[in-house]
Amino acid sequence: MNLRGTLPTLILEAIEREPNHGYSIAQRIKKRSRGVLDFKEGTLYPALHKLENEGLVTSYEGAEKGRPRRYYRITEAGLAVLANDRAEWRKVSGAVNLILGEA
Amino acid sequence: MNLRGTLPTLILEAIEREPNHGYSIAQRIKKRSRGVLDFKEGTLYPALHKLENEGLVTSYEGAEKGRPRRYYRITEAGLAVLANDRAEWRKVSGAVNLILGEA
DNA sequence: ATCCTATGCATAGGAATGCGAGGTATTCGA
DNA sequence: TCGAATACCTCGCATTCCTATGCATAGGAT
Repeated sequence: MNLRGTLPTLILEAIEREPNHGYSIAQRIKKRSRGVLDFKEGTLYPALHKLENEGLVTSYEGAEKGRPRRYYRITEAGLAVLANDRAEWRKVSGAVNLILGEA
Repeated sequence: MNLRGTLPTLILEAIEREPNHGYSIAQRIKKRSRGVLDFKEGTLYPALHKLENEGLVTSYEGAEKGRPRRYYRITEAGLAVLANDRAEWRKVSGAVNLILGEA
């Protein structure tokens, strides 16, 4: 199960400190959420393309050994959006908690 | 702003103790979330109809003074789904918090 | 050697969710 | 008397996500 709308934020968080490539970003989200969050490839790649299109990330071809990978790096604009998204998440999830009980 | 997917749960919560009608349910969600959550009518009414269709709520015409209102009452099945949804919300929002920082 | 699994990227089709805009009608206070 | 709040409804659109599918490489098991 996934929370709709949180994926872009989770992607930005995954490359906040250093660039990473799609497949690894998905693994990271799954592991860090202890298996709860599990976005599929058909969701992840379009989301990455959209973020790039919006200028929140840039990408480059990782010429590593053999298999080609596309690495994504967060931009200044992306960092700003991430900060904003974090605040937004706290606000909205807090609001749901107000109603569903348990703070 | 709203969290996609949480509306059915919030509706069920709003009629957990006593029946209520659509317009009032929307007001209640907005007030209890301190204005953060604000689902529109074009979202709310179809959601109510869907819940009824699924047997999670039943409805009846409130023959109150003048204006006709449709009241919704939660069913046994609805109560079970609500309990499940609450647990699901805690699990998934907790997972997002694990990643976005702050527990 | 061959095959399965994991890695790695991508697109297409469809379902679900929510919003805005539009429509109808009543009630109540300024 | 007239506008705002109440109260219900539907349609079209955008966004988000999933499933399925396709392609290709690498590494381990048989």
